[in-house]
Amino acid sequence: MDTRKKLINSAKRLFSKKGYYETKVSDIVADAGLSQGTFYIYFKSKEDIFKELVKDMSEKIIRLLKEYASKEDDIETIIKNATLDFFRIMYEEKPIAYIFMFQLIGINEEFRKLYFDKNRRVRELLNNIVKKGIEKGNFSYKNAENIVNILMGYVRIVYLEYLLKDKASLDEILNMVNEGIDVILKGVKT
Amino acid sequence: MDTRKKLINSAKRLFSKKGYYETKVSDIVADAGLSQGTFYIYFKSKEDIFKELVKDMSEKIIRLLKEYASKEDDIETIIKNATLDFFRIMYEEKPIAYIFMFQLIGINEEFRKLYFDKNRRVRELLNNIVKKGIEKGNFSYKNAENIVNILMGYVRIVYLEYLLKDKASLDEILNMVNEGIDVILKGVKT
Amino acid sequence: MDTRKKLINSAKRLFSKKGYYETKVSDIVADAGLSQGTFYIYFKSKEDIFKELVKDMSEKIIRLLKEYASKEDDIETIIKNATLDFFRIMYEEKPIAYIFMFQLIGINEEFRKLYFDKNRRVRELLNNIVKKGIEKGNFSYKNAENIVNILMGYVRIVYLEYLLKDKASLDEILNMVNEGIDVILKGVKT
Amino acid sequence: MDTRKKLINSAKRLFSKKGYYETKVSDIVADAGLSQGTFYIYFKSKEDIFKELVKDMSEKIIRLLKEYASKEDDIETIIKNATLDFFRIMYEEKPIAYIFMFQLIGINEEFRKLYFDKNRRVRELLNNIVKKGIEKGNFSYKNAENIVNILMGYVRIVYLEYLLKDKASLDEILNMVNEGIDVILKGVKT
DNA sequence: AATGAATGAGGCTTCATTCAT
DNA sequence: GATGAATGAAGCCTCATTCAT
Repeated sequence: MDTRKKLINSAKRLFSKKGYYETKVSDIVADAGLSQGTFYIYFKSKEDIFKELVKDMSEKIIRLLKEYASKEDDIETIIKNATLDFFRIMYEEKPIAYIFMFQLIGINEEFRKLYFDKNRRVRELLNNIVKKGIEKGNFSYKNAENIVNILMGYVRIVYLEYLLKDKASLDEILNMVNEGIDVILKGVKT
Repeated sequence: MDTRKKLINSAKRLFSKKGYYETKVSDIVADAGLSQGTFYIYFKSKEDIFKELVKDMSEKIIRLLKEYASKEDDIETIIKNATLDFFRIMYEEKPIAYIFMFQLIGINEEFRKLYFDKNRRVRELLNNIVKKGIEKGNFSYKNAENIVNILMGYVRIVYLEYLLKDKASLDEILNMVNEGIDVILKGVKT
Repeated sequence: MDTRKKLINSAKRLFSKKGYYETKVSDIVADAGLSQGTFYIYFKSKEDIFKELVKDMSEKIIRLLKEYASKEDDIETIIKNATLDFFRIMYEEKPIAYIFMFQLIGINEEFRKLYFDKNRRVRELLNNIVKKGIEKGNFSYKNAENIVNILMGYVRIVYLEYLLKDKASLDEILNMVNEGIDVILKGVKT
Repeated sequence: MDTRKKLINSAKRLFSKKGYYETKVSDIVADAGLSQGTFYIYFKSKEDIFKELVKDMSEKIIRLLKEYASKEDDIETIIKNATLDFFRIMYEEKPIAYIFMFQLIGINEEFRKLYFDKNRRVRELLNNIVKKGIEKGNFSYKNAENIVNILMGYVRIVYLEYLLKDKASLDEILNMVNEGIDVILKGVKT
C-alpha cells in the first residue's frame, strides 16, 4: 500500500478513536510505521489530512444521495433504500462517518462551519427527494424540511447508539431502521 | 456575582463557542476578569470545570424528564409537553446544551464515555414514558427503544439546525416541533 | 535585575556572537537562567526580541545625531565630535551595534528592509549637518550625499576592523578616527 | 549549461536575495530545475556551496588587486582605476558581492572568521599600494592602514546604497565614485 | 548521473498548572 | 482569597541529508 494511503488509514482510525486534538501527528506516523517528516511530504498539516477525510466522506454521501435522487422509483422506496444503503456505507466507513457526523461539529469554530457547509448539500438533496413525494401527493404532511429533520435525526442517532457501539449486527440494525423509516413514513402519509 | 459563578459563566460561553481544546484557561479567566491563579482556587483543572458544566446540564434534563415521567396525563400529551419544555430549557441554556449534545461526544475517549453515561439516564426515562404508552395500548408500534430513537434524534437535529443557529424564534421552533412530534406519534399509533 | 532585562541582555550577547539563526531561544533562556516558557511571557517571538534590540539601537543613534544636528558650533567640530561620541556609544553597546550594522542587512529580505528603513533616518540627519557646512561655504566639494558616504563608510569599517575585534583601546581608536575625519574633511574643503 | 553551474547560479541568486538561512537546499534545486538528491552529487553540503561562492568572489577581487599592485603607473591613477574596475566587477557579480561583503560577516561565528580571513588579503594588497604612494612622497598623511579604511569603507557603502539598490546606473555610480576618490586622495595629499 | 521518497533531529511555541507574595 | 510570574512538558513542523532505484 502506498505511503499516503497508510497515513490516511491511520489518521482515520485514530481521529475517530481519540478525537482531533488527542490524536497527535506522532500517533499517526507511529501507527503507519513512518517517520514524522514523511507526514509532511503528503499533507501540509494535521488540519489538512483531517479535512481530506471529511471531504472524502461528504463526497461519498452526496454521491449516494444524488444517485437515489435521480431514480424514478416510488418515493417511499427511494427513501428507504437510500437510508439502508447509507447505513451500509456508514458501516464500512465507521470511523470516518463518526468523525464527520459527531466530531466535526464540536471541534472548533472553523470546523463547525465546515460541517454545516458539507451538511447543507446533504439536506438539500434529501429535501428534493421528499418534495417529490409531497408533489406526487404521497405525503399528507407537507413540510419537507421538517420531514428531513425527522429522517436525518433518526439516522444520526441510530448510527451513534448502535452502529458505532457495535451494539448490534449490521442486519439487526438494518431491520430496526427499516421499521423506523416505516413508522416515520406512516406518520407523514396519514 | 461571586467568583466561581463568573468562571462558570465564562467557561460556558467560551467552551460552547470555541470548543474544549480551543478554549484556554487563560481565555476563561480573561473573560471573567480574573487572574490565572484564581481559576485553580475554584477548580482542580480545566477538565474539572468542563465536567461540572456537563453535570449541571444533564441534571437539569433528567430532572425535567423525571417530573414528566411521574405525571399521570395522557402519554402523548406528556411526550409533547416534555419535548416543548425541553426546547425551552435548551433555549435558555443554549451554550451548555450545545456542549452537552454536540461537543462532548467528539472530544476524546473519556468524554465520549461520559456522554454515553449521562445519556443513558435520559434514554431510560424517555423509554419508560414510551413504554407506558405501549402498555396502555396507545401505540401500535411496540419497539419503545426505536421510538425513543426517532424522538431523540429529531430533538437533537432541531436543536442543531434551528436553535443553535438562531435560524428561527423560539415560538417558530416550538410550532415546528409540535408538528414534528405529531407526525412521529401518528406514525407510532397507526 | 528584572526578567525582561535579563532576556534582553542575553539576547544581545548571543545574537551578536552567534548571529540570528544560530542563536536559539533555548540559548537565550539558558543564558538568562530562565525556562523556555518565560521567554514568551515577555516577547511574542524570537523575531520580536531581535527587532526590539534593533529599535533600541537605532533610536540611540538617531537621538545622538539629532542632538548634534541642533548644535550651533562650527560644522567641522560638530562632525568630529558627533563621530567620536558615536564611537563611544558603539563601544558601550558593542554587541548591539554589531547586530545593527552588520547582521541585520544580511539575515533575510525583511530584515534588510528594516535596516534600510532605520538607516535612512541616520543618513538624513548626517546629510543635513553636511549641507549646513556646504551652505556656510566651508566645503568646496558640494555633493553632501557623497560626503556622507565617505564619512559613514569610514565609521562602519573602523567599527568592524577595530572596535569589534578589540584590536585597539577606545582611546587609540578615537585618535585614529580623529585623524581619519581630519583627512576626509581636508579633502572636502580643498 | 552543466548541472553544477546551474546549481551555482541558482545558489548565487537565492543566497543573495534571501540570505543563507532562508535559502533552503530545496529552493536551490527547484530554481535549478533539479531534484534534491542531485545537489549532493555536486556539493557536500549547503555550507559547501556557499563557501565556494565566497571563494570565487574573493579570488576575483584578489586577482584584480594583484594586477593593479604590479602596475607601474602613478599611484593615484592605480587607486582610482582599481576602484572603478572593482565596481565594474561588483556590478557584474552583484549577488555574490553582496553575499561576500554583507552577509558573510553576520551569519555565524565560523563565517565571520572566514570573512576576516578573506578580507585580510584584500586589505594587505591595498595597503601595499597605498604604502608605495607614501614612500614616493605623494601622500602627506602617512598612516596607510587608515587610508585603506577610508577607501574600503567608501567602496563598501557605495556598493550597498547605490549598486545593490539599483539606485543609479553604473556610469552614474562610477562618476560619483570618481569624485569620491578624488576627495579622499586630496585629503590624503594635503 | 539523476531522482525523490524517507528520515529524524531539533527548533519554536503553547498552555495547563504551581507557588511565593 | 487573589495575583501573575514562572515553569516545563510536549506538540507541530522544517529541512539538511541519505539512499535505493
